[in-house]
Amino acid sequence: MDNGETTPMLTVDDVLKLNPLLPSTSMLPPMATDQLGHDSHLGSDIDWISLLSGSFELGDQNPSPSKARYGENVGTKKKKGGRTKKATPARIAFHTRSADDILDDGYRWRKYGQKAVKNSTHQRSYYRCTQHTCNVKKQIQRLSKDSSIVVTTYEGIHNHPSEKVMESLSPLLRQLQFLSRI
DNA sequence: CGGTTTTGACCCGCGC
DNA sequence: GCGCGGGTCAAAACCG
Repeated sequence: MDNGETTPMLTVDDVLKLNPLLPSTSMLPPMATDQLGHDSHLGSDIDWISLLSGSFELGDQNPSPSKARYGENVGTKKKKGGRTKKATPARIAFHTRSADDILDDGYRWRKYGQKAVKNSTHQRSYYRCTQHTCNVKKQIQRLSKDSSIVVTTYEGIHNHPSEKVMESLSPLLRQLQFLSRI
């Protein structure tokens, strides 16, 4: 919450440029775009996006297999006395206006937790990408004041395309392969 | 029957 | 050192 920090504001286009694996606005759920009457310049349901932190490093997610438990934590974290940067993965927050908590962003998510946060009447849900090779996480919570607003925070970058993207892209890819053979 | 959600317990960092 | 707040685990329930 707060957000009083110096978080640079980005447009959707900026974020997409940074992260080509994110779903483009064109594949946002039509339902969401429909029920969003007002005219955001993109016509999507995204109110704003903010880059919370981040070193965008593709393909460098925590290689931690399944053995990474809490104590050992992710990546490299040993001492804290110094200025260990903690290698914070990229974090992006979306404010969306939707009646549905989960917006279909093309990826499949598995819920792994839910917690009540202080100063909020609603709970926060924690999701993880179902792809084993990809440990992108996201958390979702509604604003306590305006429960029609859903805050979705992505952490990390997918190291694989979503099934939906591939599905819509496969005809194109096939054609590309065919043409390249000529 | 396999994958997902639910839910309480557990763990960890941080402030006091 | 302790307690609180927040993030995660994991087992059982749930669902197609």
